[in-house]
Amino acid sequence: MAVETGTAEQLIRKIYSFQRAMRCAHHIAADPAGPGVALQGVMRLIGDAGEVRATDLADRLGIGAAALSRHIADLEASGHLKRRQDPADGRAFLLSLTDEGQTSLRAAAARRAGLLQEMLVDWSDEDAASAAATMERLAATLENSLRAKKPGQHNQQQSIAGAAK
Amino acid sequence: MAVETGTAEQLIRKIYSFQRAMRCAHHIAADPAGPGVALQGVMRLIGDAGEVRATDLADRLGIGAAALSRHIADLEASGHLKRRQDPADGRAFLLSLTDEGQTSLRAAAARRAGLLQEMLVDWSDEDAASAAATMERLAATLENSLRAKKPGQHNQQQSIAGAAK
DNA sequence: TATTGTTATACTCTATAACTATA
DNA sequence: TATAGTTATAGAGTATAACAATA
Repeated sequence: MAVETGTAEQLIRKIYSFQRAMRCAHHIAADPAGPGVALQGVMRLIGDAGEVRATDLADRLGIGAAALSRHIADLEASGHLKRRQDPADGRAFLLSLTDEGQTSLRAAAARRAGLLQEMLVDWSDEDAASAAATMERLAATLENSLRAKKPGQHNQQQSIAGAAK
Repeated sequence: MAVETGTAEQLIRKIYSFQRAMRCAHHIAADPAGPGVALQGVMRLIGDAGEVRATDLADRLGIGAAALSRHIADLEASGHLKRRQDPADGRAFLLSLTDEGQTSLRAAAARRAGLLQEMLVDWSDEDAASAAATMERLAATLENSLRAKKPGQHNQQQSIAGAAK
């Protein structure tokens, strides 16, 4: 049976509350000297993928190629990222993390996990694992819906018109 | 029993994935003509609180008073928000939504809930309610931790704790 | 002196559009 | 012509700092 309107409304409200809390927590956890959230997000996805093309990366991040190009330039300049020509396509590059980038990424992940661990002092391990599963399922559901709505690559009108009910 | 490091690490990864998916979904759901996310967040909290002071609002939003001041000016100029002198404090204002603001807020909430409902077509109502509870619990845990870490400044916990239902 | 709110300025992140080089 | 990537410019959102008015 489908989700009721009231339940969906409640869920979206709680999501917004959670996101607000996350942003507040970020004030505490963020390292003013290190790379910002956007750059860390880029590094995280490259770390997951191993070696990716910029266009793929931009799609997964949900940002445009132009914005990503600046991030890549920054990360390359700071030594966190390296690129090489795609042997199969002279236009494209393959991106991967340098050793320094991997170290930085792991350190940031461990630091954030430690802070979260402290905050979840009253939680059981099962509760935390269950919350992670919920996040994963929600993310997968959203991604599937977005893919279904946006079949073409840079297809603008249909998806928007279809969504604007 | 505390949460293990690996579980916390997994949770934070899934949270980031979820937030990325939410941002991608926002591209589809956002109304380019209406107020942006920040303004909607301000309106949502005012709608919840009924009548609030700007400082309280900034605390709950996790932004500074300066940023909020601009948002308030925008929302007042667009007729979504009204303010009156706080009878108990000549420096402060009490903020509340206009009828137009309430209408706009409700319309935006209904629209987003409808989109979410469509996306959750394969979910049961119980699953969605459970996800909402998870979000709420996580948000509450983060807020509590932040209050504990930041005891100083103008942090009148009671008002926030009383409003966080 | 401390607090409320405002303005000025700068920074982060992203979008759009115009461009190049390759396919 | 279409795609990969870059650059330039603009916008949203927030922070910091200096300020005015009130407590």
